[in-house]
Amino acid sequence: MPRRPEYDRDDLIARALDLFWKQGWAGTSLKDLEHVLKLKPGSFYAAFGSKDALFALTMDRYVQVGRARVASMVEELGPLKTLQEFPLRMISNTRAPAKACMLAKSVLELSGRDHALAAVANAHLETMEKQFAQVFKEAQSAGQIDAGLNPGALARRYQSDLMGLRISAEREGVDARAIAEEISESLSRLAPPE
Amino acid sequence: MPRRPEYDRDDLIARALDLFWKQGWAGTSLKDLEHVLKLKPGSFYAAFGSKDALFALTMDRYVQVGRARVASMVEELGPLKTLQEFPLRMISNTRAPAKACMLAKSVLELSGRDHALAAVANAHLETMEKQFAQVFKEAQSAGQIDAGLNPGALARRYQSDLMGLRISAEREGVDARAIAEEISESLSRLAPPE
DNA sequence: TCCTTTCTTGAGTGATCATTCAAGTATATA
DNA sequence: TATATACTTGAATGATCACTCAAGAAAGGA
Repeated sequence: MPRRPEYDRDDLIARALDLFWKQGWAGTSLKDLEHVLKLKPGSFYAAFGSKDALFALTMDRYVQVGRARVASMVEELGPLKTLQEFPLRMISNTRAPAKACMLAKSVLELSGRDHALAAVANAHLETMEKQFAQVFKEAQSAGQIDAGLNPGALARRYQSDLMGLRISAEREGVDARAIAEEISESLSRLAPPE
Repeated sequence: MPRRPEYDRDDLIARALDLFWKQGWAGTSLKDLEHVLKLKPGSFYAAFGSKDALFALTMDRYVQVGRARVASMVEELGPLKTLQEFPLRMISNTRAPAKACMLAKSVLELSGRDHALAAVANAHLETMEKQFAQVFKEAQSAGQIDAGLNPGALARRYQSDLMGLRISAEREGVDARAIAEEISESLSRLAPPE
């Protein structure tokens, strides 16, 4: 029987995610990856096939972690408080390699080059938007948000605001917290009429 | 006396802007530029010095054009209507090479690489934000917006919303017009109390 | 007409890009 | 212990990267 690999594949993907998230697709060279993953080219290609394939895996992981975070927040705080807290946590997460959304960065970088991975990033954003729509729906069921509003439209706007916020947070000298609080506050105004 | 160049420098910068805006900094090679500008390497470097120097010039032009557009809209529509119309015009401008803001794209692409031009893009965004703050101020003077609000804070939020909108517009399958209209509507709610 | 000045041309620079592959190494089973 | 089966190594691939530079061409002033 064969020799087993010396690495933990999930851990490699996690480390690659940090690199891609921070530096982008073009900005991350195979040399960078080899250095951070401590893999020689042969091992790298045996494990992942190509740089693009690994990039796709890191996006998968990014979405998976993001969805889990939202889900656990809903469990902890309930739907409305989750939506209100999420922007604030997002920009104050010092462990993340960047403030901006990796999927948004990827769409911007790759769609202009007509790269196939742009569509993948876009599909992931749709998945996240659907999760937000579900949370809005739950907030409506719980009587926290006016049931007359369209949860899909609310999620679309919410995600757009979030992307703007996170780009602002990536910039120097912008008070992103103030923006996050405004987004949070505007959700309070969606309460059902008494 | 010397021979004169065969090109119109401003026109070259405008064409380079379209390329950089669409494809980004790393995504635009010198070969791309030579092809679009119809310049051989020698002429290119004689004219602009480096790829980065030309990129900086295109950002200058981008800001200059953007500021002029806002100014002429204020003259045409007045301050409040300008702020309300601007998002809609932004995403329906079919002549632009991309929906997303070039400066936002540049900040995202370059700040992760610690490239000096990231700070330049950021400074340009600050300039645009100040112009928006000025328009908000004028809307307040005209009695269109509650004078008790902070124009700087309004501009900060407005720009953040605009960046989110324009990323959404860059994506496939997102109804950006609906988002633009919501941004526009939310400005109506800033009217002074009667 | 000649000369000075600048522009244009395009081959060539070394560096880096993603990727390949042959050779060597370790491990679990037979 | 022998063998089959991976995994690891690292030099090498051709392509492309931003950029340089020497040589030729054009145009105005003397």
